[in-house]
Amino acid sequence: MVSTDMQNSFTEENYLKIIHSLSGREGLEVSTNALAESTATRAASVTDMLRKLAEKGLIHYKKYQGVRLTDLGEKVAIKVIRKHRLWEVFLVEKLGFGWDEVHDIAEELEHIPSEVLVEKLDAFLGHPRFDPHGDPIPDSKGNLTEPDYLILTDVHISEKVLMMGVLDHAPAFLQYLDRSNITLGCIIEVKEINDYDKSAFVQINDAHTLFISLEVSKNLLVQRL
Amino acid sequence: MVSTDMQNSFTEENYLKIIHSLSGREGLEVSTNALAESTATRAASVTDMLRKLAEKGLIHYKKYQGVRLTDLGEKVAIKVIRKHRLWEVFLVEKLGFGWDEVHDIAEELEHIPSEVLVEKLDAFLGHPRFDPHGDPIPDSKGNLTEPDYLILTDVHISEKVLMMGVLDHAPAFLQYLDRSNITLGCIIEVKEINDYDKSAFVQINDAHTLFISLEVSKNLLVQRL
DNA sequence: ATATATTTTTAGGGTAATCTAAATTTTTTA
DNA sequence: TAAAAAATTTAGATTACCCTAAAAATATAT
Repeated sequence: MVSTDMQNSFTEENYLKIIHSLSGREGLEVSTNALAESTATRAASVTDMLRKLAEKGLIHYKKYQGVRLTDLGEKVAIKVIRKHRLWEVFLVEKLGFGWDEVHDIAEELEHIPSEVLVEKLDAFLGHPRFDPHGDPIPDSKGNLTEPDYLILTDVHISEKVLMMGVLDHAPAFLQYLDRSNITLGCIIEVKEINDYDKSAFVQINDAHTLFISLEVSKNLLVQRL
Repeated sequence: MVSTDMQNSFTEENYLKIIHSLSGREGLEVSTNALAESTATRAASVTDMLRKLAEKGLIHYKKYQGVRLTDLGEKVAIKVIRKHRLWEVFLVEKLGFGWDEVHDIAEELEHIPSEVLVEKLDAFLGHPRFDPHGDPIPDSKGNLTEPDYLILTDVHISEKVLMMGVLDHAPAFLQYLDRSNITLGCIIEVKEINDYDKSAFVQINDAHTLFISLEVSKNLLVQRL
């Protein structure tokens, strides 16, 4: 069994988490530039860090070829994601933060190292399966099963779906959803779709109706009833 | 009004916290060597950091003269202490950690920057006034009033006192107290004191009795009933 | 009061993570 | 497929924090 207990820095953990998220379910190669954008650093800095992560056996890296996580890197990334999402649940459920307010704080809390802390936090929260944005929380063994949500753009007219999550976590978007009474678990019925710009007329919880742009539809994760 | 919102690093915050604790209630000068010992670094490194903290207006520093916190430095230190103690309450009261297990984790959590987080955590915990070791928690305005506890060595024979806190936070000491059923709030009656080594025979909660060494007595904070 | 011991500071470096600018490799396009 | 464009890497610095060794200041002791 390979040890996952080595110490990774705050910065290394962030790279791993971002590589995980950018490489998606299929584990595609992630480019240096994409990482530079996501880490808000310069490509040259990314190259330096990639060499380091490769030396530690956390990524597969060949010059000019992009990177993928190794199994070890994946484990570390998933641990960080688990911590991030559990802390988000804590902040929303226990401390009363809004779902638009918790990202930056969880970004800090996710790097607190204690394993036993994570497990006790998980138990305290009642082993939640999803975070406040609908993202699945990896279990303590590191199993992360992404539910196969639809995007609202894939829903046909007069279908009713359950709102399950968001792709964009930006506060401005989440606040817009709050103002529109679109919350996790609400029922969305697509009443009309405008052919020209794909904006839609939807009904929320069989009650109020509103227009939403394609940009909004693209960022709403839903499930058929 | 002077801003206290500038960003201080993890390391800077630790120095301020340690200076606060070493300079005591009277705000005595703290020596470079004492700081080197408490920060587990070399005296030369301490000198570097002291120059930096002085430039930021956080400490009063004259070469070879030792340091004191400025009002600003005191404010920052007290904020860190507030966070540390609130997180310790959370870890013990909500997550079920023992009082001997929480120090290192709180040492990390205390540097999470959000002010809102601290205030919401404080409210969630019910505005506790003391941490799990009996140390007072500064209020949101930064007022820290150290209660005037006695040390058990100052208690006379046949006096009954209330156990209020510990001076030594070492896990080994706290575990010894657990095994001896000495907990915050228990009643301690001094039955006998050995003239030679000042070890004492005490009764806990009017129930079981035990011998404790001077070393133990020196680290128990108590209050007359 | 002067020599000795201790404490503290300075000088000169090292590492992690970042940067800019230049060089190199890969990709795209004509 | 060769030239141009884009992406990536290398080279050389910078900042924060830490180090060792040596110098300087202060404290102690005879």
